[in-house]
Amino acid sequence: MARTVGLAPSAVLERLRKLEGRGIVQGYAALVAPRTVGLGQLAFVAVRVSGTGEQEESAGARLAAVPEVLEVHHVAGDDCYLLKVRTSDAQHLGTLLRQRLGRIPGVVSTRTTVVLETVKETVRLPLGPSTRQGDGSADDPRAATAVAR
Amino acid sequence: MARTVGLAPSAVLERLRKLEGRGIVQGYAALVAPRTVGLGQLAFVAVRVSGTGEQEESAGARLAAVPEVLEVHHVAGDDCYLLKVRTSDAQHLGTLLRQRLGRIPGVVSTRTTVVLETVKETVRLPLGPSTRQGDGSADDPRAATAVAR
DNA sequence: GCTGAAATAATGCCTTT
DNA sequence: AAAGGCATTATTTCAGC
Repeated sequence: MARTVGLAPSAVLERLRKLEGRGIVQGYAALVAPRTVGLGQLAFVAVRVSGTGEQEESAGARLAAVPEVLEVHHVAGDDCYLLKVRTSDAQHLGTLLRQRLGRIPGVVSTRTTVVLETVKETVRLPLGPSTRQGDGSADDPRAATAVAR
Repeated sequence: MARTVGLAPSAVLERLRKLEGRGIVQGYAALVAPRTVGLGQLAFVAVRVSGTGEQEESAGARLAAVPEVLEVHHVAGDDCYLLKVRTSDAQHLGTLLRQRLGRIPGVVSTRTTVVLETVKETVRLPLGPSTRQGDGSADDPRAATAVAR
């Protein structure tokens, strides 16, 4: 990284530690190709939840506790939650929907979108100048300035 | 990692290099909290594409070339592509949909699902024994055995 | 907030088990 | 497939500016 940005290694390390301290860098990960570890089936599942706000939150937490469920997003519109799910195959996906997700209290229905092929999938955020409109609306007031520094 | 798994550092390094060589570990990344860098708006966009298979592929590649588009999945069902998109805010999202995505040849319509709150978002794959059914159906025949070794 | 030197740790390569 | 030894190289710490 130091070579890439043309800075002394110690300076880069100091900046990284500060980014970690501010919660901007949340951690580090090895990126594993899902297919190669027997997780060839990707799907998005829209989950409709009934009941009060408290019951909905409880269902969200239960959905998030399932290992195959990589992402749980509370979305606007008819469906309460949108899930990103990885399984070995379609059969495993079906089992998961019926045996694990369908049995969570409050879950009324699920609508599954099967992924046939992934064209792009990255964790690299668009940090270029072209995408730098808006900003500053983050919850943490330090966040906006931290980018500019 | 060596301390975590209770193995000699040299052994762990050797295994990592082999995993990289087999394409199982594809790379390493620092995980950056999107909100803290002015990317507080997450959305999923279903894109309908017209035309022949060749034209569809071209549209997929153009969608993937947009930095704010983190993921492009070819999905079963009415909509051709499902996108994961990160922008600074709703305004930026609207601009992106009209000015960038809507102008790609072959794109007929877009249906956007706005994320209100993300409950869970991880890159950690479910590798536990409970999720180890199916397997072996990967394209690369080495992939299935690589896990078992 | 960056540099540079010194201490500390990781890596690549080898042999052995 | 993993451990251990060892030379090389990288990372981390720590003044100093």
